[in-house]
Amino acid sequence: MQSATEMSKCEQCIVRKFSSLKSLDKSELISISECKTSQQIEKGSFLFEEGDHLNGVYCIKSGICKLTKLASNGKSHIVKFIKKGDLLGQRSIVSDDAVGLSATAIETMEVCFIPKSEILSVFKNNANFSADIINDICYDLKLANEHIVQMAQKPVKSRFASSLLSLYEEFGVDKEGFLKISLSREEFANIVGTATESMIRMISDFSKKELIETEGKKIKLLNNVKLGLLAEDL
Amino acid sequence: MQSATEMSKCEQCIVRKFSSLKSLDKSELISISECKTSQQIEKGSFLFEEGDHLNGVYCIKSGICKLTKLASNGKSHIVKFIKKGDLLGQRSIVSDDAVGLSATAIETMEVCFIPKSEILSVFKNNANFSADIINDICYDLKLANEHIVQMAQKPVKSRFASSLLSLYEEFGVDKEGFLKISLSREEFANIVGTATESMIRMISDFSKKELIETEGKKIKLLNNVKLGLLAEDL
DNA sequence: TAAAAAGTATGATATTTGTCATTGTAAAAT
DNA sequence: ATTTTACAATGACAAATATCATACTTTTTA
Repeated sequence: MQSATEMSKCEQCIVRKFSSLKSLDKSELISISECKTSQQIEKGSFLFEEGDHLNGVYCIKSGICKLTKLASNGKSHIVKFIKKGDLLGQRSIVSDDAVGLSATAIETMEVCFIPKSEILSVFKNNANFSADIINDICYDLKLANEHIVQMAQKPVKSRFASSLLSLYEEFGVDKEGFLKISLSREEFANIVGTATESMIRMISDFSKKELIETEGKKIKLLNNVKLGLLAEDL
Repeated sequence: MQSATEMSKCEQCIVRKFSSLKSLDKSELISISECKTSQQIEKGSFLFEEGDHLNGVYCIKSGICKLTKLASNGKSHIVKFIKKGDLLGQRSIVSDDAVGLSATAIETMEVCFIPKSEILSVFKNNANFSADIINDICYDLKLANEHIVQMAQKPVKSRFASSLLSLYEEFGVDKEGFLKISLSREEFANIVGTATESMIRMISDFSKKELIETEGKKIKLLNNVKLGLLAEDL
């Protein structure tokens, strides 16, 4: 539970600016404020795991997590990243099914949890909110379909180039121009769907070709145009 | 427009039994009946194409279509099949964005088109309907995520075995045990994400190993257990 | 019904990608 | 401070998959 001062903060919360929660009115926000709980998730720990039953929706106030799925052969795949301003677990509003993905913090996160009962009553009374939720999920589905095609039809090099550009778009760069999100070679391999060794070689190769520059785990994109061409596999 | 006798048929229509439309009440169905239009789509022609703006939802009364996406390198990928009882174009209810996929009939289809305005008013007044729509889309998203992981992490053989089993589940078999849906080698290649020649070789190989039996385009699964193991890439 | 077109099959070969073994290197724990 | 432990790099090789050329079949079209 929250203190009274904290409770009132939903109205100003960053998450509202980006997510479907922008469609909520004052009274809806207040009732959500009163039943939400906050928690901090340390880097490396799970927000939830594949097979868990969620009973509400998470709002991400800060930090980043990866959504992963375990393949039957034991390999883990990174499907998507979730960051500040995103909602997570929308399906639990209308379904009691287990979640299909695990959410692991790759930077310490602050999240709020809004119980299903609360969000469901808003959902039923506010058609704009439900329309926004649908629109978000449809957009995710559209991206997922593009993702499928990319995985199925493009070689590993293209997929890596494309991932780099997406991370650039989604997370931006620091003062020195390095991607703000920093991942291990294994994590990159798990985004692209290749062996870790292949990813290591590809990173060396991209560096030699001056497409990127590395400093430990940090990566700077040097030629977005060429990376774009590579991503399209022309 | 429809004749009066045809108009009344929404209530008994097959699509209602399977889709989100099951949540509609009598008066909602009647008003939909009054504004829907029917059309027949010949095998091989488009219901819509990538980039089109839909202005409503399609109900599939009969036939099958494939949803495809063109990759930037010119290859086309089959993302999903749509059959009797399915809805298509749900996103257009809440968004004016262009569709991301093309829908091509692979068996002549009978479809009804319900204009956006009509379905939107139902959507706003019937929370069960909107919940059902969300649930459907979330389920599609879940499948799409599994699909991504499969494409990224599994070899072509596994993907093919898995596709065969999915088609078996989704469409069933005829009296002689052949899959009811029949596709060209190229189409199979475009499901799995491989070259047509590779698909042809793989089909020969699966036949030799008595996993399947072919007769022209028709395919019969002979050993679902082994196919399942292959699909899991163990 | 002949000719054209589309679909299927197969070999030879090149390219891509994965696996296994080994070494180096940086980070974390004691 | 040093010993583990995780991560990164590289070589050698094997396996998977794509490409190109060609031939054969079936279906469509004229």
